[in-house]
Amino acid sequence: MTTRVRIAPSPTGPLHIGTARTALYNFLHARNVDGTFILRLEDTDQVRSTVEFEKDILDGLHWLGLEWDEGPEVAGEPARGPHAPYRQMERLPTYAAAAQRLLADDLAYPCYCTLEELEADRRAQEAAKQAPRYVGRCAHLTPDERRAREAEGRRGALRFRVGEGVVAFDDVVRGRVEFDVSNLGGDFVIVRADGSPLYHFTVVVDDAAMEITDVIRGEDHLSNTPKHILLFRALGYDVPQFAHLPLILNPDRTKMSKRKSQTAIDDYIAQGFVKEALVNYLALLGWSTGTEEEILPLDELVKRFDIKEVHKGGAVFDRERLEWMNGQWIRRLSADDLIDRLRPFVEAELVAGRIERVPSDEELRALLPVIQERLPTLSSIGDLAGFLWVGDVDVDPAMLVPKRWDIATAKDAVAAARETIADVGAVSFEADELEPPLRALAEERGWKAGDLFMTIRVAVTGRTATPPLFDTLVALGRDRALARLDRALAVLEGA
RNA sequence: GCCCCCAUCGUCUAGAGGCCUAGGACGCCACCCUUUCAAGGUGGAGAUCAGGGGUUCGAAUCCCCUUGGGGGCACCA
Repeated sequence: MTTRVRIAPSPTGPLHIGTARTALYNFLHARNVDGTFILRLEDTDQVRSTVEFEKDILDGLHWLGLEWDEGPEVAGEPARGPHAPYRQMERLPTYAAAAQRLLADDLAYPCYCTLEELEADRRAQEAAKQAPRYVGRCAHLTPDERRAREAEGRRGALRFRVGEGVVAFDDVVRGRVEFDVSNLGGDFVIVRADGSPLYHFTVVVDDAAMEITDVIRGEDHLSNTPKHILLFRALGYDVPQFAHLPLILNPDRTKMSKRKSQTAIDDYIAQGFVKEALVNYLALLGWSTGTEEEILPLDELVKRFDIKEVHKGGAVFDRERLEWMNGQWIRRLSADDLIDRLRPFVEAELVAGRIERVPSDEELRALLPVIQERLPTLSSIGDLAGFLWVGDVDVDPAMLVPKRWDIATAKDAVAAARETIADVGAVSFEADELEPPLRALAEERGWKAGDLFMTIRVAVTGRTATPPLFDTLVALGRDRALARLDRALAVLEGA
């Protein structure tokens, strides 16, 4: 039998790091065993679900390169796969039929308890320091009693009878796990009073309908698994294999949350992380190849992935390590690819008013040799080279004067450098033609070359940390370099 | 409160009884390279393998207990 796995996000928020990691592990496993990767939207929480979030999630998974084999229709494209629809709100009749079967077999029953009654039960249990559970008030209503309540206009929610006994299963990552049914919290609701089905129910009906063989999900679902198994059995379905992944954690080791960490994939994209780095980093959060190699592309991860080697313990999300990995991947991108990916970030700089014009592809390409290894993220392009794409830069006179110098020396140096650079540029303007005369100038005046270079650097860029000076001067062009030196001199005069 | 899960450097991890006086990576600190910043290279600090009992000739690795941490217990997913 071919392996079928699924990722089943709820469109109640933007694509979360945890969902992306779960999707990735499902994808890696599916591709590793040549199985099928299915996407299903669990949108039964009509209050919180939105089409915007749905689009965000789909776009994010697509951006990461996690293509699904079966999934819902999106953006005019028809649904893929034999089990459509793949959006739960479009599968209501399926759940209704399953609910009807359970009701007919008395495996489920209508519950007329009001929310107030249930809330009161919970409070009483809490006061008595007992575990919250449904007390079973409606578990054994006679047909007459049910009719009486219906006649009062009360609508029953449907509760599933959990029965008693022990539910055990062999989790692929955790091994054998057992739960006593008495600890499940009593009979649980599978269909709301308004007729809409609930998660525990739809997930089982759909996993069965879509013939899911391996349910790979977060550890937060481990305690829910016995409920699901009971439902699979009650409905006469085969129980799939389960694999519960370790949670991704906040620095304080609680489940990663928006409150304490940056969780939206969107934000990582906006901050200039590349998909290769995110995928690579996430893959290694909770699993390792067993070797010391760690920079691995998606296809290589697929080859080496083994769901049985996934760790049991949660892993703290370490942004510093992600950033390092992002740098590793940026350095591995081809010139064309990097230029394409840089483009939106350069444009964002323009929109933000931090630069005044957008460089051409050729300008960016010429810069790549000196900026590629200096970009921790794509978004750092502005900080790194933005001074090239503005008319003038603000220069802090204090930064123009190296520690060993006084203002007079700095003025002298800027003026002399201006002449030297002008002389070089009169013929051509190349990095290796600029360096010798400027070094000679430093030597002649008894200046440390580094001091002279720093003064020039600040004069033409306004900053102390830049790509190599001579390449920077070339990128700026002779005229603009000279103009900025003139301006720096004026700044010093005024200081 | 009840149930379940987990436990190697600050963090991600290697380790499936002797190869471990515990290896790698991120971060940190030095040094090298160097016009700044990076990148790269070299080296260093950093874990009595949570603690305690067993089993064994021998345990980070197996068992038990304790402690600690986490997750779940909705007419949310």
